This record gives sequence, C-alpha cells and structure tokens, in this order.
Amino acid sequence: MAPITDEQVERVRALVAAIPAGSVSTYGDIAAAADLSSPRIVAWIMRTDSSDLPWHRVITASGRPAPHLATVQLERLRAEGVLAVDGRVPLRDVRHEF
DNA sequence: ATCGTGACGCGTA
DNA sequence: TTACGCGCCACGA
Repeated sequence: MAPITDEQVERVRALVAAIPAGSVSTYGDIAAAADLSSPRIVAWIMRTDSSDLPWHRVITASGRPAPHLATVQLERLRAEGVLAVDGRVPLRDVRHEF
C-alpha cells in the first residue's frame, strides 16, 4: 500500500491544529479534508505523533472518544466548554467545519 | 510475503 | 438506540 508521506502527515497536523477550542472534529472529517483514503490513517498518525497537537479535539463519528482516552479527553473538552451528554459529544453543535 | 493489530466508519438488524 | 460485520490501510513482527 501507498506509504504515508510527510506531506500528508503535515496536512493532518495542520488540520488538527486548526480546530479551535470549543469545537471538535472527527477522524473521518480530517481524513477527507487531508485527502486521505481512510480515517484509519488519521488514527495512526494521531497515535504516533508526539507533538503537542490538541488531539483531545478529535473524536469518532459517533461522538465518543476512543475508550482508553475517554476520561481525560472528555475532561479536557469540558474544560473548553464542550459538554458531553452521557459520555457523548453532541457533534451537531460543536463539529468544526473545514 | 503474510498476518495480526488498531485513537475508524457505515450499513443492517 | 445499541451490537455486529465488513471494508478500510499503514505498520511491525
């Protein structure tokens, strides 16, 4: 398969960095905006990237953060004013449009 | 060269 | 609404 290029990684990082506090985006949206063939690529990048991106503003399309990060992530979002109802963020309201 | 492994997503039931 | 299956795709063993 086509390896991930540095440029693609840069695009994803730029996109994530562009999400304003108080808003969130999804792996799928970022993949589309960065012109990647699969949201999994974004997930892989997020998982491996060690820079200081606002990773907590990236959630799944269902409005739920990945299970192992849920606690801290929802806490950080709440601190920014993004309220989660029963562990789920209302994407309809806080979804960031690129 | 294969195979297992995910911070994923959508269609179906 | 939740649960599952299946497609997705780069990576490391």
